[in-house]
Amino acid sequence: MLEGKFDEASLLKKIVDSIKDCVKLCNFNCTEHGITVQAVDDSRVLLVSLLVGQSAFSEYRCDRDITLGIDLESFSKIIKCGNNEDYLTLLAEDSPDNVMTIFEDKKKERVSEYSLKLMDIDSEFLKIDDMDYDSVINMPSGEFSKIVRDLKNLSESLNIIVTKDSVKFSSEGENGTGSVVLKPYTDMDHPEESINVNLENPVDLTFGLKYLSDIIKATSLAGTITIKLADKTPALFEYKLDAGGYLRFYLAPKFDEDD
Amino acid sequence: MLEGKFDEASLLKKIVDSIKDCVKLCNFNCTEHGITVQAVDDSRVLLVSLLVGQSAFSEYRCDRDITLGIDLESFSKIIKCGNNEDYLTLLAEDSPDNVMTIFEDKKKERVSEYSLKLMDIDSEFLKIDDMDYDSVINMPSGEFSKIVRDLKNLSESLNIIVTKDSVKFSSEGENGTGSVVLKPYTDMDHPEESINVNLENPVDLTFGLKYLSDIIKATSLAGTITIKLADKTPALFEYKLDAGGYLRFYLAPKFDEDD
DNA sequence: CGTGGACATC
DNA sequence: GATGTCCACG
Repeated sequence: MLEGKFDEASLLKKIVDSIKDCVKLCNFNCTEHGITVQAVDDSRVLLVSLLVGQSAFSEYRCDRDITLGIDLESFSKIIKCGNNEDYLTLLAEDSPDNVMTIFEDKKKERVSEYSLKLMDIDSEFLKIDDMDYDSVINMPSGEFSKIVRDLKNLSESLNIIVTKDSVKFSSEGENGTGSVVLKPYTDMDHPEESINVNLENPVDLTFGLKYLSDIIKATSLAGTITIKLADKTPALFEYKLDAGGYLRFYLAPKFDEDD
Repeated sequence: MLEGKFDEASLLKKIVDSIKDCVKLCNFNCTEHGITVQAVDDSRVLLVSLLVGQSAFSEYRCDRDITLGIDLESFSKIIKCGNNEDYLTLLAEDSPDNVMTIFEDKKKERVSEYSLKLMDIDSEFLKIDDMDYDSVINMPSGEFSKIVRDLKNLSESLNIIVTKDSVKFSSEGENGTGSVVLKPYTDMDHPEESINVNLENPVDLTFGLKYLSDIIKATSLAGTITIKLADKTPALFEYKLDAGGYLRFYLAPKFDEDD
């Protein structure tokens, strides 16, 4: 039996909204440690990996592993039925046909329950190894979001060049080119505003802006994004959940024609 | 001669917007006590009953009874020509071909006049008797609106069960089910947030969400909705106008096949 | 944070 | 034309 209670429905809402535009169906794998999701986007390019740790719940209990095959669009509609600050509880039996979502108003005695029919969803669970990256960037998630939104107007690709003392995002299109250069910067008063670059080796990589646009939908989940880059390796874009857990996106860079 | 002046054009705008989606044509019956409208929606299922009391006007005069046959879509377009906070005056002769709508800006000396051609509209005026209901619910109109919008995602019918200490709204569809349970609740500081249930007899009734969706368009007219229910009897959904009057909707419950 | 209006989309 | 989403306001 699974019983997971969020102190604020808005957390689950943000999580689901962050991935539902690129993943339609996915399995929620519930274990005693929390809930994980692994899925590829519909074009099978972007890999999404979510962990909602046990600590992100105000109450959590999962006696044995349970898989919930969820249609995220329907689930999203259900989540919108609660208010952001309601308690939200997920309930499922050990071999469930349905998952129950329960909202409780913190003041009034209002309780809403929604049952969602589950689906059988095929999916291999990939073991993703921790690895060493050439460059690791930490920056405000909103700033990364704006860069992606701005440069998307110019072309379909975003080039990221990390050197010892700067990160350059740039895009070249028919109508013009654009670039944003960031220097590492530490804001004592507002640490979340800091830009941190950890450089093992310089990198020069290009990504599809279509996928980056999906990634930045998670911006509201965390004030900071961590971008880990290495040559010819899927990049990792990570949003850490304050309450415990993460939403990670893996995206392979575009390769030059001669590779 | 009719001369009715609203202190705020927005009041008439809200009223017309509240009913124009389900009623295309209707008679405005003007008497010395104010203006009443009675109409059925286009599918002849929902009965709409409006009273704009004399007190809702800042100035009101109606020497003898006048009937204004109005096309609400055209009228709505005219009303949108004023600003919300303008004075709005309705003018009509005793046997009018037209009704005049006059907007006056409160500060500027701007006056706009629009004349709308009237129509001959057949309609029996039903005498609706006050009656005793089994259950009477008072709740925030916005909360009722949200319940209808949320449960409409699931199916076409809304079931309402009122018992001694709770009101349960529920809906069952193919992809899942949903329910909202409210307990009576008194908010001293914000009385409009209170939920009040007056129970003579428990009820268990089902309504078409299509019609309820039309009803909740009146939400902005009043902070509170009163729902009066009785077995095998049209339910009454009432929005009271602060300034005096009401907008009432009568909707018959769905009957079980075996009735 | 919730509400209402405006805009863009289907 | 109607709906859903976004943004600004209270």
